[in-house]
Amino acid sequence: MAVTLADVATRAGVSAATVSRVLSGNYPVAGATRTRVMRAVEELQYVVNGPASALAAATSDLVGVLVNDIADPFFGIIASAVQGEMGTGVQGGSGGQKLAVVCNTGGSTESELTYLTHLQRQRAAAVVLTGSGVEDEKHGAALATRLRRLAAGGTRIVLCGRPPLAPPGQKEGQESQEARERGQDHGQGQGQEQDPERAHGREAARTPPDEGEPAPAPGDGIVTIAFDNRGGSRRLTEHLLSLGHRSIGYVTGPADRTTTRDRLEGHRLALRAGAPELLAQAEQFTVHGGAYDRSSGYDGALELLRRVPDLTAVLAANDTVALGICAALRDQGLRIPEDVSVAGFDDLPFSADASPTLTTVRIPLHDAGARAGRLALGRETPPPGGVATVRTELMARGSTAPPSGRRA
Amino acid sequence: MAVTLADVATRAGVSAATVSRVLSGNYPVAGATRTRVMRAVEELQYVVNGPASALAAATSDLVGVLVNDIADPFFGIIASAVQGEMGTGVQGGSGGQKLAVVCNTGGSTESELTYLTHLQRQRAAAVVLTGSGVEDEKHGAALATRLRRLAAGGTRIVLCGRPPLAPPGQKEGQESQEARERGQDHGQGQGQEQDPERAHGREAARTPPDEGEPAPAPGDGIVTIAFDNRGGSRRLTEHLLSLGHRSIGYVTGPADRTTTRDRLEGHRLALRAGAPELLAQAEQFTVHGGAYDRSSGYDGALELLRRVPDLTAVLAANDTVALGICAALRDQGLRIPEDVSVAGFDDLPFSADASPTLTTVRIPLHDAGARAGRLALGRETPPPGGVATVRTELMARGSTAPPSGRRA
DNA sequence: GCCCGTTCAGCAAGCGCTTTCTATTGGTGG
DNA sequence: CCACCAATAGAAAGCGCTTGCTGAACGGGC
Repeated sequence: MAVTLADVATRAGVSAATVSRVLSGNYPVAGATRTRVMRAVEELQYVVNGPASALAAATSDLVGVLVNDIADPFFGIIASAVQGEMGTGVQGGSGGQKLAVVCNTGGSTESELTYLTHLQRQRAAAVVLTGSGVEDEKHGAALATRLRRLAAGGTRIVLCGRPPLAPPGQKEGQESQEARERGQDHGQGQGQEQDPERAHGREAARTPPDEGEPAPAPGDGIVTIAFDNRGGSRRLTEHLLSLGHRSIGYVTGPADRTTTRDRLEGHRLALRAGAPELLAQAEQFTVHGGAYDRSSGYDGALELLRRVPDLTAVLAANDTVALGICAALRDQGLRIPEDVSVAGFDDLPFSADASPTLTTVRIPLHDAGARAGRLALGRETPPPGGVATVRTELMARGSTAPPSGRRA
Repeated sequence: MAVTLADVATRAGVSAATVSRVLSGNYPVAGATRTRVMRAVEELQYVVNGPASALAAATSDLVGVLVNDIADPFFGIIASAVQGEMGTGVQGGSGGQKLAVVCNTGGSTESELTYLTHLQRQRAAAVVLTGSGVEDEKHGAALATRLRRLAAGGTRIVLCGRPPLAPPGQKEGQESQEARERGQDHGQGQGQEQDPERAHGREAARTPPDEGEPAPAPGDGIVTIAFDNRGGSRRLTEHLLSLGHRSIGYVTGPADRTTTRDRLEGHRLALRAGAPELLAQAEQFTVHGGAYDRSSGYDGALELLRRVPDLTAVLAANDTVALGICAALRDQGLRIPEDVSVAGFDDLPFSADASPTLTTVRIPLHDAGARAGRLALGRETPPPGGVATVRTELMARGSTAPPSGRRA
């Protein structure tokens, strides 16, 4: 039905092997032959059969990108940065091109796992997990196990915007046993001896410098690009404190997310260091938002105002929430920043041109995503220890100012 | 290396064929056997090798979703609706589950084609193209050809939110021939007559009855879910006219996009019908925005104000642009809707809780996406003629009101 | 003039799974 | 009691591509 390699070979008057080699471009082929083959390919509009080639070569050109919310620019920016790295840095041949596919988990641990299964089934070349992870004991373990299995199978794993995986617990139950068994089988039967080259090639690629040791040091080869949420949040709160605020509300993100926790912790750290007297009532000043969305901010601000009428500043889990807060405050007749200061987190594009411009913490999402992409492709050497933390930067803008004292 | 079907078979004491059948569940297998196999699968943590099975079965479980801007909720909503349909309606077996992968074209025709190549290579089960297409003669032809080839190869094609493909020109031949035609087009310039074909195609699509010809009329199996942008836009303008506005600005979307054109056309149609005297200066009241984003609206509004100081209403290409317009107007000290009315398009979630709530035109994006997903899976019978147009609905809200007369 | 190193192309063996066709049952009706 | 059929399971032939190995042709050095 479809055009096959053999068809092209016939047309070009060569063998299928030669066509394959011309297309992958990793084998010497005489110029004339190459030209003839390319012409045949053109004429026949030949397109490689991905599954077949993936099967034969035991590689795939799929790279999965898991995001919590496809409609959130936070993820959109990361995802497109990752995609941007996929087609680059290769010669003419269509080889080397990867297909980045973004999978929308909707923040559900279940579909996260489902997608991983799909990607594993496709033998994806790499998987990039973005955004905050869910802090659930059970899920965390399941996820870690799964990721390590994937990594062991040759899929590169990159975490972007979430903390590194916890080291494998001592429990793991049957899983570990299974794994162990399988490992043994391999060693003896078809394992390393079967295709020492491939295995070796992979190792070499992963650890150019340090090798020699049998044990993969920080090991499993899972790379992490963490965001310094805590530090950024801390600096943000310090900024507010230094402006003179002492009545600072906080609307968090959804519970059980690493990002939510880290940002809140940073906030508390700043309080502890700069205004310990506020710590006692900290919980009173904290509203736990249900999501990283606008309405969460709107409702949170209202709740906060109810609890603390003389509020002079509100911190948000992220920029989107901050915008919701702004809306709520305005609806209550409060001016920003004269009556209440507001600050967000992430520095998404719209924050700079909101009115007033939003004070926030900038995360270099694009850079982080691009780096994640390169790591996923193995085009960049992993950071020492397998973990890199990207710096965050306070962007003090129009939405924060000293408390006017006019209220309260 | 990885666990294979054969491993499972050995462990379960059956043949590989049996395991395969148990997993795909489309063949009678004795209960006891099935149980044994399932247990072995569990114990070995077996995951099917996608490429191998795709190769053998000549099918794939990939469904591609092409979007113009992954960070825009418009696409996010459609994409997640499509994804939502993927895993549904199947029994226990992991069969039937498809993997919806979203590919971000960034609105570039080039990467649209690149992604299609990738998906063709993967032998994707279906491809859903969302959002406005680019109105470029050359690209349009290339795209149509490509899509038809894909469709011919068994990949289901669904267009969601863009007009149906132009019928295959009499050409289709070699590149050279297309090039020739292009040359002619250039020579003549680009008047309205430039794409008579498309216009005709649309007509035909709208009127399924007229057919009868042997030609595979709606044929190629490519299904379209079009949005009634023109009608919605027209109703929106009618709304403004009926409120008494006579000085109505319009900030368009990016040039050469079907959606941009259709919405503007709807607007002009309403003017022609309801206030023909305004048509003469229509171009004066129209600012051509560069993108469907906020800053495009902000800048557009400023420009409009410069040209037409006594503006009483502004229509935006979409909601995001409308928000930018609102920001600009506010920054100019104008109140909405007292001084100027503003309206958007799409009715994205944030529009309902903006302040003031935004008058807009609702497109059932979720429903449309879900339907596209079902069509892609072949779980819903295509509409007659292969084209369905989803209705749009005027949502009159707080951002529009009668002109106050206070200004101008 | 012979031998060997190069270069380039073909052969053929799989990759792991699906699926057709065939074999082995155990039951049934005549 | 035997031929026959339904129900299951297995054997084996690919699916289209990659790649190790073999082979042919050519050139240069001794």
